[in-house]
Amino acid sequence: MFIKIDFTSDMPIYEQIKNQIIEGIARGELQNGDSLPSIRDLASEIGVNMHTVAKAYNELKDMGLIAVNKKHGAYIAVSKGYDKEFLNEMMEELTPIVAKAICKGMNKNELIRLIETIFDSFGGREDE
Amino acid sequence: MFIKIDFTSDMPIYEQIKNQIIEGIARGELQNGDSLPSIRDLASEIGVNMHTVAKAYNELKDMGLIAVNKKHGAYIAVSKGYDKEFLNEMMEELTPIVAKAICKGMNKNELIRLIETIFDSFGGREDE
Amino acid sequence: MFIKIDFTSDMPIYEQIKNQIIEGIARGELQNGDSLPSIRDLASEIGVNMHTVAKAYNELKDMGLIAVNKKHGAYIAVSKGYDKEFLNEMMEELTPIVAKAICKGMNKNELIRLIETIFDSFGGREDE
Amino acid sequence: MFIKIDFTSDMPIYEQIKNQIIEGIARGELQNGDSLPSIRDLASEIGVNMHTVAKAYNELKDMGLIAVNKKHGAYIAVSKGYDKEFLNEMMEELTPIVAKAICKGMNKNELIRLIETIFDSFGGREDE
DNA sequence: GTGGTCTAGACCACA
DNA sequence: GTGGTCTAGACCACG
Repeated sequence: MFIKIDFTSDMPIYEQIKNQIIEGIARGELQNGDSLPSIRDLASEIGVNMHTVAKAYNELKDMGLIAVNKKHGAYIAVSKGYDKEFLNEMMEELTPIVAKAICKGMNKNELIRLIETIFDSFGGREDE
Repeated sequence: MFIKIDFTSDMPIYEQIKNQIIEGIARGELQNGDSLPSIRDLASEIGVNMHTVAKAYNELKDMGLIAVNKKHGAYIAVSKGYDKEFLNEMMEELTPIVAKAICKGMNKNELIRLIETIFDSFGGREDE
Repeated sequence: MFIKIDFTSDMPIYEQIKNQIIEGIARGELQNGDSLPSIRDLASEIGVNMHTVAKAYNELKDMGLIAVNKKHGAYIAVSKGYDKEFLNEMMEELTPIVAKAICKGMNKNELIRLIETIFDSFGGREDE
Repeated sequence: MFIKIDFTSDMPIYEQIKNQIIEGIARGELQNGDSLPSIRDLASEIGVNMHTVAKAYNELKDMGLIAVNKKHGAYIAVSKGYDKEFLNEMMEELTPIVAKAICKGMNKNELIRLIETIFDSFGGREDE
């Protein structure tokens, strides 16, 4: 699991870290129980401040994807299953993107095919 | 066309304005040629500063959704058709969201159904 | 000689009028002595305010390309020959454009070929 | 790298800043990785408001000439290579200037020599 | 310390 | 009356 920061990106660094770990989990590279590097190690490895990594880990914990304790450090602990709140959040994030696509003339099938392409790029693991 | 700002939101005000106009276009409420309120009018109506509205209008212009002239102010002028760059941008925005959904155990069909729900909420207009 | 205004352009209308007349002269469509429409007529023809046309005509007069008098209205009266001041003005306008081209990796031949293409699009009349 | 503002010029201040940085890059004085002064430093140095500098930096970012991050501020990051859209933009900017030159009796060789003079004033660096 | 966002004013060019 | 530019402040997120 490598984390690669694009310092020219507009996306905050802590969010790049967060997203790459999320994507690692989605891809199946990071499985429940796998441990993440310590905050200090990861920070020095990618050359950022410790509290930038800490912020990323914190949000991952809040999302229910990792757990942190003093003994084992941070490790993957995915609590699967989504509730209505999660769906609302997804809709809020997706709505402006879908609207933009519609404005630019994308039709439903094109959009779905795009989503499928992205979904399949994660290995298509659907837990069934 | 009402614009409603949530001043407690993390989303910048200018982006809320931008998104609501984009969604208005996607919904078909705003059609080519329809004029938007003047920067100052909209600003005073929703209780924000002129520059905040100006920034939103400017980005909409850059996206090719509105045009601006000094006589008539801003009006809808959608240049449809998306290029590869637009698709890349879409993928970059969608990838972390799809990854999050996968982590939470959402499968491909559920995700597609969610997208379809959002798409259809705009009226499902695919060509015009 | 038709004048066609793009109301969505960022270029001021009076400048569009000015440029199209300049280009008409460069193309040889407008020759010395040819008369231009009256300010009132041109304004109503293209649907703009009279003083917008007046401003365009005024600048053309200042450039030494047209003359205006009460008897004949406005007509083409090109005073050829450029002085050092004109060259300085040209350099000031061209410098940032050339710099931009260099930044984007355009080389000298490509730039010259572009200039030649534009020059030839005016008929390549060189008065010799 | 000095930036010198002419407060009496018709050219907006933010555009003067932008152009001088572009010309610095074209001249090779500003190379990839070189950092620019922070928005506030440059603003106070040349005696203008922060926002004015910010607007210049923003447009340079949009042009793909600089990158910005919160740790190190802005620095040169030129993405070379121009597309058709860039060429169209160049043509739109150059056409009225070439037309003006033709009206004043400048011939093709004179114009090309002028362009070459300007190009060479940047050091004639064509590839690197 | 950096840029990003926002406010409340002002003046100007364009139409 | 419209947007465009500019100023002089302020607060916030990121690092």
